[in-house]
Amino acid sequence: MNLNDINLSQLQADPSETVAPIYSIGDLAQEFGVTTRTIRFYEDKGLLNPRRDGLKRIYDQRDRVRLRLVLRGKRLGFSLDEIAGIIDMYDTEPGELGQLEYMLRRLAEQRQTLLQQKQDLEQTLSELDQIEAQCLKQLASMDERKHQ
Amino acid sequence: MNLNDINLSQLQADPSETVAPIYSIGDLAQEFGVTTRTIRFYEDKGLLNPRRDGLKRIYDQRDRVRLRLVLRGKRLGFSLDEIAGIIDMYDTEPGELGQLEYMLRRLAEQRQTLLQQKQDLEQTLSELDQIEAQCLKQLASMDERKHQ
DNA sequence: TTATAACTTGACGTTTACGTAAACGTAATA
DNA sequence: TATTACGTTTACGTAAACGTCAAGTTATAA
Repeated sequence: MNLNDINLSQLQADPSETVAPIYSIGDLAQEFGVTTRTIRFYEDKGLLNPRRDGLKRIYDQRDRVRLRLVLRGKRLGFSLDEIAGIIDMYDTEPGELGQLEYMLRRLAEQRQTLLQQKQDLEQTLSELDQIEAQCLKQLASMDERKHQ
Repeated sequence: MNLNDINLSQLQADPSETVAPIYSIGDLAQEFGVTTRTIRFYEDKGLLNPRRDGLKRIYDQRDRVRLRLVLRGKRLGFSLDEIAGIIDMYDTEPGELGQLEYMLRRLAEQRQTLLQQKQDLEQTLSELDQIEAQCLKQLASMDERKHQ
């Protein structure tokens, strides 16, 4: 089932080398709770680039990390295009000076977005606290009347 | 232009009462940087409920706050449906006990989502820091070579 | 050998969140 | 009075992010 098992059952030339874990599309889908359609879609969008065994997609550790990044980006509400841009920063080796400066600008922008989100988040959390407090107060007063 | 101005220019019966500020759809659109189309769309979705002067929509302070909440929800990546659910909690007067318990459950769920987001956020921020450090290091080494 | 499970590539369908255009009403201004 | 600005409804268009068949391949289990 798991491609990893197949790999392990094959004879290794050098037993000192640990087998690099690999995954089928179904493995990843199950692990991350998404459909295979979703994973293929991400590939279409250039977010994933698994190698192939014939037609079959083979995912390694790096692909797995990328998928994790994509899903984290989604939880933060970013579009796949934005996520692509962010992931780009993770593994671009910036050679020239222009590239470097460009990346630093983008990093700053991204940070700004995230800090804004953090502020929104904390405000919302504190409002939830207030609402909850109201609810509990209400509950308490109902309880009181019951015991009268 | 601003409906508020019109209101102010009208004679007040009781000058001790401050005029409740009201806004046209254009006012809000400009203030929050969205199109009027967007605001009408939010109304279609039940997120806003301005009163009318004939056909024209009249927004008061409460509508304005709601719009602010909607936009904050969007920045956090929630769908309009989710946002509707959240805003519901803000202004529902929970009468019965069942309602209260239901709300407390929903509050807990919402908090969980937000806390997960917060974790994602902080992880991403710290990774951005690492990437930036790499960039700066790279920049420094380039600078060094220049000065050799 | 047949059936089952897991994979593949299309390709069309669906929902969300608006954009855009048409066609019209109203009110202040030149 | 004509223009301009701002508003209205109705309705079709669209990009994003998949869901959902269909139709075929490959490998293992019965």
